[in-house]
Amino acid sequence: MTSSATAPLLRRLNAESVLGVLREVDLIRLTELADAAGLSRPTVDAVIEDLRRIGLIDETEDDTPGRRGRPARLVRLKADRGHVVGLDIGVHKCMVSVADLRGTVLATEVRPLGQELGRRDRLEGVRKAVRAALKAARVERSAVLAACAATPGIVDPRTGVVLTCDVLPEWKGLNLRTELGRSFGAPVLADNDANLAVIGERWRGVASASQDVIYVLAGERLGAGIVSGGQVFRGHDGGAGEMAFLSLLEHTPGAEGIGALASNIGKEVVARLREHGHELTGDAALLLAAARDGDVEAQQVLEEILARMARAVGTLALLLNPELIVIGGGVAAAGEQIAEPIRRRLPQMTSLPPQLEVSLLGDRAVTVGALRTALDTVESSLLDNLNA
Amino acid sequence: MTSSATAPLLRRLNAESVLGVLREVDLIRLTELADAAGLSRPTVDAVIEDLRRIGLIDETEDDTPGRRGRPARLVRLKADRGHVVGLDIGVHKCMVSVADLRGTVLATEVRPLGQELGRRDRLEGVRKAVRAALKAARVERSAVLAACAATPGIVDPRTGVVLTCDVLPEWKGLNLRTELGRSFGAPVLADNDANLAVIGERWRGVASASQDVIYVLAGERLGAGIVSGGQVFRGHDGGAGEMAFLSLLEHTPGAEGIGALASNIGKEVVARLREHGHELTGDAALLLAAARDGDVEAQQVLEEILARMARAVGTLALLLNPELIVIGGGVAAAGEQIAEPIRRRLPQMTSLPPQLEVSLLGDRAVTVGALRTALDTVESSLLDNLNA
DNA sequence: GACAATTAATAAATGTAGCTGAAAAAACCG
DNA sequence: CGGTTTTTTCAGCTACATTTATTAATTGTC
Repeated sequence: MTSSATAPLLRRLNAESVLGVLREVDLIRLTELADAAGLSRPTVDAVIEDLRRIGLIDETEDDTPGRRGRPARLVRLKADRGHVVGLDIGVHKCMVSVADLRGTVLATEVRPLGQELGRRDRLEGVRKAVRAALKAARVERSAVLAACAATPGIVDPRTGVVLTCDVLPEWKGLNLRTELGRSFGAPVLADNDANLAVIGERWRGVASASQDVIYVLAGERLGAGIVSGGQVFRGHDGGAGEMAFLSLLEHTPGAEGIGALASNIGKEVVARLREHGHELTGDAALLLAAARDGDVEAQQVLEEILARMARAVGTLALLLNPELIVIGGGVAAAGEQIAEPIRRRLPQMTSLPPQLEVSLLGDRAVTVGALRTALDTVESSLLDNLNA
Repeated sequence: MTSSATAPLLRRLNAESVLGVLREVDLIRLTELADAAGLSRPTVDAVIEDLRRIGLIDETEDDTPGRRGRPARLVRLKADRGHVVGLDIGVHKCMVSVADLRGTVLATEVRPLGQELGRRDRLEGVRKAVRAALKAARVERSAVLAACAATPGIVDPRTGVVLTCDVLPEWKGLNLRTELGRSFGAPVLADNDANLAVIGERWRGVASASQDVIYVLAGERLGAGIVSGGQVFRGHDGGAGEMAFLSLLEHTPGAEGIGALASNIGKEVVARLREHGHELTGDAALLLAAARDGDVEAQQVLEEILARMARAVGTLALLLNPELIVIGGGVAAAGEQIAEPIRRRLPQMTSLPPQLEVSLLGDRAVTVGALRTALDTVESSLLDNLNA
């Protein structure tokens, strides 16, 4: 067994950078590709030949009128060489997206799930959503090269086992990899939803420029996905970013997410609003709407809730010193109504306040991150077979 | 300009792994070296020749009696090819260590510094300590290949500028790199003290096996050095791990470190103890001694202080999910008297409680980490010149 | 329509670096 | 002194990437 760096490693590295360019563009001339990847022309030729052999390359000829000289070969990533599936398994619903190898989403299926569903029924719902999404995208099950599933709670990313999960019944101990593996003939990954959301938001969202980001997933629960130096911070068992600690801060056990806070602190106000005919689904959404409409009591309760949230966000900012904090999850739809009151309070809590933005992807951040993660493993395993 | 992976990269990588082995052993036969590094024999030969050319290798012959066969060439890292300096600039003192290229400490100089010293006087004290340490180690200034300085507060590791520092007067805005650069003809690095302490403890301390560690530097101040996946987590401006957030948790602004807590919460007890002839320097040390001697009031105050500290440590554990937390700094001398009460409380605060250990290196952790950091840059820049 | 200009692809030469396997070297042993 | 053992050294091969030169395929112009 040798751990040594041998020549094939070079080819592998250069293939990775070529692929990195191909992912971001469509058709490209080989010469441009060489410039973009920082490689010599012959090297790019060789890499393209490797990639073509494993079916990743579509090739045409340049027929742009008015171009003189020998017509260039044009290459593009053969996006339909295979597909990936991203899953977001939540309390009230699950969302499944199917994408091609460039990450273009072909179909998304959202399926409501009862909050109290047990393991078997919830998994059954997830599998149905997968079937529907694949059908809508016209993708055969056998064309799926990898899948990645998000779930609340702590997930061991090595094994795919849910170590702890308070919000989904009978969920603790579940091995998502093997359980969903039977739905696909391909590797299934699993990770915490906030971790995947931050990956998604960095890939195609508001955090693309930043190497040090925290994504705060604020819904019924509160969770954080932490990225430092471009790497996801998972902790030893995958438990980093769990924010049950708000209860430590506020001495109000159990009242963690903004939804829960709305139901607790705003109990009376919510009840009064409901009596007067407001019919929005969530307590938090109800409060937000009433506050926007000028209801003073609702505004006061909201201020209190946001002050608590700001303290949680401030603690993260102080302790981890990110460049950017992204607010996502259910409340992201409220936009600046949520962001501004938190942003305003940050300078009181840390000497180096980060930027604070609302998620661009909204509730799609999690599945987008799951797709990116699945794509990473697909590319990695395809490149492993370069010289086999 | 090419960003491509070319052949010299392989040599560089293999040289790094050979050097990694050489650092940990003394004399070694080339054959053993090849096995340990996972490289073929001829490759090791070539790498050793490269390293010999830049002066990193001492060579002798194997004259072990009773060994048959052709006598082996024995190589060792030429530790006195150059030296590094590690500095720990603190409130009450500064500590300067000089080490050779293997990291063997040749001399350590501790110099008391007045708490109220301004920038100029403090730097002057540091420079004097450096001179004394170099003299004691019999190392010429010109033989120093790199130095690394630790300071409380937030340091931008790219520039070496102290961005914030509450405890050292006139310290904010100081550029440690240029300021100390004049004392050496070599690159000077700077970082936060807790960050360097965790590096030290992972190199030669109690955390050597762990990839996910938090070092809690508990003295007058409280600071944390965070390592995830073997990498130091610094945050965007180097401010990660600042724990002024205890004031957020406890609503007692300013009372952050264990020393400060002892002076505040334990004010009356400390005063009584001082009257009765106890003469230990720090308030915390006094309390600890009295508690150990059976003073009930001291024990009660200590319990309260440790409960607060446990809550801070618990927050870190919950949020970052480390494998191991190391308690270091001034209070580490108290050992289990400190560790046990904190360890006992952890399971109440997180579902995945980490191990908790007391620092093995004590107050040397910071300088040891600074030495390791300086060594890293020395090795890196020497290897850059492999084929120049 | 021939020829120059342009652009891209291909081929050859050069250099680095890794590995395997065989041969040579330098000891010890009987 | 020859045999054994262990290590070193050398030769041959493969894999990559780079630079330079050559060839190919167009377009535009005189």
